[in-house]
Amino acid sequence: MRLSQLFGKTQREIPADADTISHQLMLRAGMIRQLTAGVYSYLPIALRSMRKIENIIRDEMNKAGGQEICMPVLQPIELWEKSGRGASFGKNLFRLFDRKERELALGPTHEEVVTDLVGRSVQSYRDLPLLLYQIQTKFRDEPRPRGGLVRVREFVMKDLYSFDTDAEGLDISYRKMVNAYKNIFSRCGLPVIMIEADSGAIGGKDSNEFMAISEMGEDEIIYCESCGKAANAEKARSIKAKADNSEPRPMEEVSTPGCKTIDEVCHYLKLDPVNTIKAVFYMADDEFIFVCIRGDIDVNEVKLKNSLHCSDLRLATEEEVAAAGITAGFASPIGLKNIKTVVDESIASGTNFVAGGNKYDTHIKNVNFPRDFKADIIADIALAAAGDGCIHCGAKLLATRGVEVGHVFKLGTFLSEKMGAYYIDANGDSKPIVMGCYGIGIGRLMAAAVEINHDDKGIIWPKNIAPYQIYLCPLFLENPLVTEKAESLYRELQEMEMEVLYDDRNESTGIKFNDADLLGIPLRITVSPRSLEKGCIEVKWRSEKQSELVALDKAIEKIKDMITGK
RNA sequence: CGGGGUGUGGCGCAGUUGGUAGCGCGCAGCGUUUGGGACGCUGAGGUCGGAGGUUCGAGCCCUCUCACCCCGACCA
Repeated sequence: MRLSQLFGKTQREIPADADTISHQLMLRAGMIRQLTAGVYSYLPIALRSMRKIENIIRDEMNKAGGQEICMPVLQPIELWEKSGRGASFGKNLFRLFDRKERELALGPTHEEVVTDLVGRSVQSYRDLPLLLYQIQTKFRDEPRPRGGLVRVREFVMKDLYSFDTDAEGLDISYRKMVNAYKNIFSRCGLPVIMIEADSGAIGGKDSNEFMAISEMGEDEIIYCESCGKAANAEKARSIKAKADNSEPRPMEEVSTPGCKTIDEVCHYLKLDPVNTIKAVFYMADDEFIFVCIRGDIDVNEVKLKNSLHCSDLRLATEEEVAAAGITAGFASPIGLKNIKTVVDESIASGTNFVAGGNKYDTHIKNVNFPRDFKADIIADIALAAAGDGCIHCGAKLLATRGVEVGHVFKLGTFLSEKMGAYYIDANGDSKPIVMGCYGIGIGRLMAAAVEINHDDKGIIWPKNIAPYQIYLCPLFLENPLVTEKAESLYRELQEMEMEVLYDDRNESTGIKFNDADLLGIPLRITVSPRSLEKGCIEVKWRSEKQSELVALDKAIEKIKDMITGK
């Protein structure tokens, strides 16, 4: 490709509304253009990289036994009503009406369609297992798109669905996918870690995310350096500091004037937060929920939501708290009536806590569970934090951030039962197909790769997903020798099917080198009068500082070796 | 949905007490240049996000509205 003809100019200025590195670099490199919030056009450079990624994914999916299909983006709303997930997707589902006023959705994912499809065609256990995938555009009306391609409303995703006769079969499919995913990310030059993840309200047992470690990532990862276990903070469990565990003593009211927060109470009574009970109030599908957790621990709302089996969870407003008859700042679980109470396990494992007195300026000492108050639900709803103990090996946990580039789920039979996807087993019995689903966001993967592989000059593409392999950069084009040599190199490299971006623009050296660095093509070849005088050209890896002189007659061979060998 | 911010040429920005819309980059032409975003001259390009209002006069003041960005909420 001749750079003079490439659609998508580089630009020097950083666009004002991009503040993640990958977004800035992709805009400056002329790769993407935003149309509206969370919706982008992909220009040739970006598309080439995405096609590379897609083809790596295709290759690994096919190797794992996947068959590629293509399913509709436009989906009848009935399908979503049938699965019951229209409600749980809620406003994230793009909805529209056709001319007959029939309601449709733009697919945010394809479990419904694929389950319907497979349910209609699979009849026997002999038809299973089955691995079907597609690389298709998804639509999700995200409340807040952000970070360039990191979170968007229209995006291309590879989604594979596995169909097995039983849980053992699902385990095998799942392992195949995990293995394929590891290969994919490794081939894309993107270091990822696989972590335990929450499967959401609908998922089955197991779920893992593949995270690219990056400060701009949206997810917090809690991990253990000593045993290597890692989990999304939404899911992570940890060993918390020990609370008092002495013999329960009788309750005792104490005056705590103006002490509304745990910090104030602890300071006033000279206590450690570990020995206090914190009350937090939520609305779960419009039901008021009283949550008790130790003063030193934060509530993990995902865990709480899972333990309540609700679809909507949010903090209660001050008005709602007051309406429930609770004295804010001095709330007490003792003597609660007709309010659903969730107690964190941390409360059950300690004694003699300080809790609110349910009247102003009063707390109660020596509160013990379940002696003094009851719980409707006792569960682990604690947010794991850096510094906690690892539940596997006891070492101190660490925290970092990551971009979720892949997610695998064991769905089980929930959807197949809802959608009527059954098969006949060897005994002639009808059984629901056991499902799994496995996704990779293409654009997000590319953004993560840029985020992780760059320097202050620009992108440094991993070789396998680079839009081009070679940046052919002649200097002083008015010199006929330079032009002649560059043109012949371009021709020869193309004949060898090398991917060459040829900077045939009559620009100054600075512009050309800076664009080469910005675009981040792995190998730069410089043709200039200075090196031609020595009978040489220069080659330089984007990832390295030093260039190397290569004799003209050895050039093609050397370039070929560099591209294929390294 | 809550909080914060920004809308002026393709990009980045300035625009004073209300008085003929400017700068840098980029773009087009000509010339000089060229080993890390060169220089001179000439030129094109703007319903100042939109609507309403105040005023002799609004980019600037008032009201409403829309869009985009960031934090949070949300998020298979």
